[in-house]
Amino acid sequence: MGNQKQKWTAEEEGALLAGVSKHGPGKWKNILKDPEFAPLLTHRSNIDLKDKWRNLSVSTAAPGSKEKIKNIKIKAIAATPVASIPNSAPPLAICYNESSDAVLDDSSQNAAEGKKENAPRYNAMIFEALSTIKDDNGSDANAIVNFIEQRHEVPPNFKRLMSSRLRRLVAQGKLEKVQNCYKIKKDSLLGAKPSAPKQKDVKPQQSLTSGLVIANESVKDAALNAAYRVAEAENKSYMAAEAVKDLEMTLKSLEKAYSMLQLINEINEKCSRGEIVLLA
DNA sequence: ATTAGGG
DNA sequence: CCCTAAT
Repeated sequence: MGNQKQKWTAEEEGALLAGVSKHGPGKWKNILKDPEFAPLLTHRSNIDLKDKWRNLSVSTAAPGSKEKIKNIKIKAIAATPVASIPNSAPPLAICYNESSDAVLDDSSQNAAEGKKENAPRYNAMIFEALSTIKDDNGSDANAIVNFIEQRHEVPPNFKRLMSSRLRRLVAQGKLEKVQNCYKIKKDSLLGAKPSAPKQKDVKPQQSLTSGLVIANESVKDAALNAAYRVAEAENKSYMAAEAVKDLEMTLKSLEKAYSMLQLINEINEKCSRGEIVLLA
């Protein structure tokens, strides 16, 4: 069974992030010793942590150092009636730049010389906040922002940066959003391989998953949320610079929500006809 | 023994 | 990820 493809899992990444926020960057040995993270990072060396942190730093805080004009087809959104999202199925050609995961970090608000952290700091802060608060229901964005504000120095547009970051983490499956609250995603299904939940198999079976209802709610919520954000984006479209990054995510959300809707409709249809389906 | 940086 | 220099 070949190498475990020493690929970094979400759990490991989360542990690293949390560890860095607790011990500080560069204290790899401490993080590795910390009983909180040790179990998750058993197969990682201090050097591995360092390397991973470096990788995260560049991919999260340096999309294109050369101000590559981000040209998103805003027209696509502006021309798409919000009402068309829930029911009909217009071609909905979503297209955006090749910018994979542009995040737009600050990287220039270090007035305090006490901390020398620089990079994926925000993600780390989020994990720190969530793991410290430990609320079963999770914490809403405001609570998270509050927690971080009283513990770190933050820029004025921090709240906005945070909501963006939170959405992204949710999209990546690193966080889980219940209602308006965020939790650290447990997600330990069969060793947590990201390749597992990729294919949805709709096959006849004797068991009916109650997850269908949940899925339906999630999709509905996602669709409404996306729709809302589109409307919001339209109103704020004149704030191009600020809105661009949100539009990117809105587009992704739309794409996802839309495809999920299609799936749900398909399933719902079959269910209505008496067929029993199982979501794998 | 640990860390930072280049390969 | 591995290797190497520097602390």
